[in-house]
Amino acid sequence: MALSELTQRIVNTIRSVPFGYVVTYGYVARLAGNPRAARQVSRVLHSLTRKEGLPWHRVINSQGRISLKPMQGYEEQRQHLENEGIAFDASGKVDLDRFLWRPDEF
DNA sequence: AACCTGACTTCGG
DNA sequence: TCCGAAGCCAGGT
Repeated sequence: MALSELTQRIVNTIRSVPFGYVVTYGYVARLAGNPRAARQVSRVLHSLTRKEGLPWHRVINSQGRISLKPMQGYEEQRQHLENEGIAFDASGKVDLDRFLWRPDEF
């Protein structure tokens, strides 16, 4: 079945996040055209990561934290990010002022 | 078509 | 900082 315009744009957006940077669900939604589609972003990650070869680990929540729960991907995602040079503070938070990817257009 | 669901976000208290 | 409630989106049933 055909993906909705929004879903397609979300996929493209996630795919363009460069190595060493992160984006938040809501931010991706905004870049894709609908600021309120954050939940759709998580859905996309859930269902299209493999098929589209998305850098899923670069998407975290608005607080700069990893949304996955321990033993359900948290460790793996954190490892991926640290491998790209992204730092976590003592409370497991990423400094978005420093690592959030900001496209030129925004 | 109605109802449920989720790797979300924002707002209050 | 932590928690609950409400708002939102599209795909699956």
